[in-house]
Order: sequence, then structure tokens, then C-alpha cells
Amino acid sequence: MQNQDRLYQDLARRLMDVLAGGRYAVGDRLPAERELSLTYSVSRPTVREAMIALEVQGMVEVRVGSGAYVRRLPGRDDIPGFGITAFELTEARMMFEGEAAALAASQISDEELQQLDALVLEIEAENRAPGGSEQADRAFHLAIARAGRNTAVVNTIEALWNLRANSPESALLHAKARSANVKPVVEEHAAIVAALRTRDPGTARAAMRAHLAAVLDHLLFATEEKAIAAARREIDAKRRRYAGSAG
Amino acid sequence: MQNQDRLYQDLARRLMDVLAGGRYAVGDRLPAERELSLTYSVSRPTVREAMIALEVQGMVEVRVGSGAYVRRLPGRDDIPGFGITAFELTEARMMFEGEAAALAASQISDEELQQLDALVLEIEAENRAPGGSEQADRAFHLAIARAGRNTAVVNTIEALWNLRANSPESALLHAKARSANVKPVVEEHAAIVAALRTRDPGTARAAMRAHLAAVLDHLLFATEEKAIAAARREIDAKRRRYAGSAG
DNA sequence: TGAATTGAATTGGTCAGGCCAGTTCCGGGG
DNA sequence: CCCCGGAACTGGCCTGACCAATTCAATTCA
Repeated sequence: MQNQDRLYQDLARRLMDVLAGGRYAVGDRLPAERELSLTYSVSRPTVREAMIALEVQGMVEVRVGSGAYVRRLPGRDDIPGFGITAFELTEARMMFEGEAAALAASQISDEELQQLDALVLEIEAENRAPGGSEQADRAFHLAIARAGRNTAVVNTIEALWNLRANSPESALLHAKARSANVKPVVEEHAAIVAALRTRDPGTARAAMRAHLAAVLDHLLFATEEKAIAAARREIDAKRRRYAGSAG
Repeated sequence: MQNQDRLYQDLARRLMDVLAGGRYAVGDRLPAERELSLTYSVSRPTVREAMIALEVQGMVEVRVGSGAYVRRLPGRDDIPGFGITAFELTEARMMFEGEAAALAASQISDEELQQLDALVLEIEAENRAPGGSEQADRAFHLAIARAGRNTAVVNTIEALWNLRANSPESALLHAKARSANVKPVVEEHAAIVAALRTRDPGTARAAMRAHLAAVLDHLLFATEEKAIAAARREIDAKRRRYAGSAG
């Protein structure tokens, strides 16, 4: 009941913890397989399997006849977007999705505009639901990115959305900020579609930025913690300086 | 001489090829370990090692007493930025790095400006060298992103640069376009620093966009293939429509 | 007849022990 | 002082074996 892992997974995890513990630096040599098998009371094949798991993940490099060497330490790097705050993420989205919207405005088709109309309705339904999924919201923003006909842009926007999932704090904060703010969100999304319909990049950019600026405002409002509140003013001032440039 | 791979890596690759071959669908069961060991003339431990490599990569799921099942087919998804052309990438950089520069303008310190001065000199030296590394170039752009004090932005710009490495075609094309264009590149980078020094987001954005627009131009120029040349006009027209909006 | 049971076959999990080949390193010879 | 050869160490890979989980079909019971 305690452990349905395969032994090698358990060992790999333990080794990872050791690496994370800081006893080894990048480039250091790990104990020999035979030695590890004694240390952890497992057979050498099991040690090899664990080592392969680490190797595939790029944590260690195994050199024949020499040993296993630390290639990379586990840590925050393994969690893309770890140290990223909800504010940073939203600010980045404001910057980049604004541009994506501008690009989309010059490329979008009538059919895609209709799809966006439908997604706005979905967002409305989604926001009423208690669960508070963000599927439609995500689909809406990605659809706009896709309308720009640039795979690199789509990938980037998608990556930014994926970061939200990696940051529980961010997701929580968003949910909190969102629950008290249903109607405006829907209106803002509708405004974005309207802006895209004009096919004017500047108008679309402004609409998207307005939406995300509003999200940022609600994030700030939802943040009660004193520590973060201290940084609030700074962030706000910073945003003002940048946002005034080409909103 | 032929194969310095470990056997398990060779086998894992072969199995991956089989999966890519389409003989199995997601959810299908792979042959048993004992069977694979016969098929590929390796021992069962080696088969297990290869299976673990696939498992760690999320390709298969091993169920005790049942077998190994396909979880995900290898494909283009495994190469982030596979279908991304050099044009798309550069266009995305123009959009996003332009914003990053604008943000940086409102945040950058005198010290960071001096570091950028130094990096411009490095870029100049780098461009003269025959090898044509892009280390300094990358460092320059990332330094600007970092000056914006937003981790999400830095991550994004970094990801875009990493995409270049994943696309040999893109790297080649860039090298080609770059070799015949040393001096302007240096001047453009210097202009970006000068723009940042004004601390005006609009000016910085314009300088960065001008630089990347020039890169895009040289990419178009370096492209001789007829097929791509056909798309050139379209891309160019598209760019013009978007670029005119907030350059 | 249909549902529950059971046991044999299959499959992965792990181990022990062994041999081979590449790498290190130290001591002896030049 | 340098060079080199061999011993010791390290990973690579294999054979053969036993255990535990899963499957599935034949069997048994309701």
C-alpha cells in the first residue's frame, strides 16, 4: 500500500532529492553503481534503471568506465514559471497578447470572427458556472493568436497560458479576482472581437490591452497581503510608465 | 566506431521509430519484454532500460503484469518550434522584443546600459570571427529583456531564442543573412542602446523593431528558393499591414 | 443458463552473479 | 623528469531465476 512505484522510480526520486540537497555540484561524480546498490539495498540493475531515468531527464551524464556525473541540478528550473508572479504573467500577457491581437486584426477571417463570437458566449456561461473553468477563456485568446498566422506567436501565447497552470498561487489569485468580476470580463472580450472586426491593428491592440490591464487591476485589488501590497504601488507606477507609450 | 550509444538508447530509438511508423495507436499494447528481447536480439534488462527511457519521456505507460501501452506518439510535438519558419520566428521577435524593449526603457539602470555598450562591442567582434557565434547577440537581447524586471517576459524571449537552435534551417538562414550584413547589425544594436538611454518606451520599441525588421529583410533577401520566394510577397504585405500600426 | 470462482499462463519487477571493455591512476622503467 | 604498462575501478551487457500482479478461460456453483 505504501509504495506502488517501481523500485527504480523510488530510487531515482531519492537520488534527485540528494542532488537537490546540494551535496553535489554540477560536474561532480556520483558514487559507483555497485556502491549505490549497497547504499540503497537494491540490485545493480535497479540502480542502472534509476540512473537511466536521471540520464533521460538530463540530470546526469554517464561516462563509460568513468562514472555518472551531475549535469544539472534539479530545482526551480524544472518548473517553468516557478518564480513568476501573477502580476508578471499578466503584464507579459498584456504586452504580448496585445501585439498578437494587432497582428490578428490584419489577418483574421470572417469565419474566425464568428468563432470568437461563439467563444464569448461560452466564456459567459463558463463564468456563471461555480467551478470556474477557464477553458473558453483560454480558447478565446489562443484563437486570436492563431488568427495571426504565425506559429511562433501561437506557441508563445500558449506557453504563457500554460504557465498559469504551473503556478497554483497564480491560478488561485486569478480565480479570486475573477469571481467578483463576471460581467466586465464578458464585455471586455466582446469589445476585443469588435475591435478585431474593424481590422485595425491599433484598435485591436488597445482593446486587448484594456482587457488585460483590467485583469491586472483586479489582481491588484484581490491582493490583500501586506507584503505584496507594498510592491503594488511600484508595479502600478511601472505599468503606468510603460503602458502610456503605445496603448 | 559505428555506434557509441548504449544499447538501450539504440533500442529506445528504434522503438520510437516503430511508434512513429504508425503501426501502433495510442492505447495499444507493445510486445512483451521477453518478446522484444528476442526480436531485437538483446537481453531483457536492456529492453527494460529502453522501456524506462520511453516511460520517462512519457511515450509509454508500463502496467505491472499487463504490459507496456502507448501513451503518446512521437512526432512534431517533441520538437518545440518544428514547423516554425525563420520568418515567423523573426516576426514574433519583432513584435515581442519590441515590447520588451519598451518595458526595459522604463526600468533600465545606468549599469545595465553600460553592460549593453560592452555587449555591442562583443557583437562586433563576434561578427568578424569566421565561426559566427551568436552568443553575444543572444546575451544582448536577453539583457534587454531582463532589464524589464519581469520574469515571464525574460522567459518568453529566451524561449524564442531557444527555438532558433531547434531549427537548423532557421540557423542556417540566419547565418547566411548575417554574414553579408555585419556593419548594419552593429549599428542597429548601438541604436537600440541609444534609444534605451532616452528611457522612452516608444523610442526603444521603434529601435528594436527597426533592427528586427532589417533582419527580416535580410532573411527575405537571403532566401533564393522559388517556393519560398512565392510566399515572400505575402509575408511582406502582411508585415507591412501590421508594422504600420504602432512602429 | 448465467454469474462467480479459481488456477494456469502471461507479463513485468527484481535479484544474483558473471564477463567484457573503457578509464584512471600509480609505480616502475627509461 | 617523463613515459608507459598494468592493476584496480567503472559502466555495459548478458544469463537465468524467482516473485507478484494481471489476465483469461475453464470450471464450479447458484
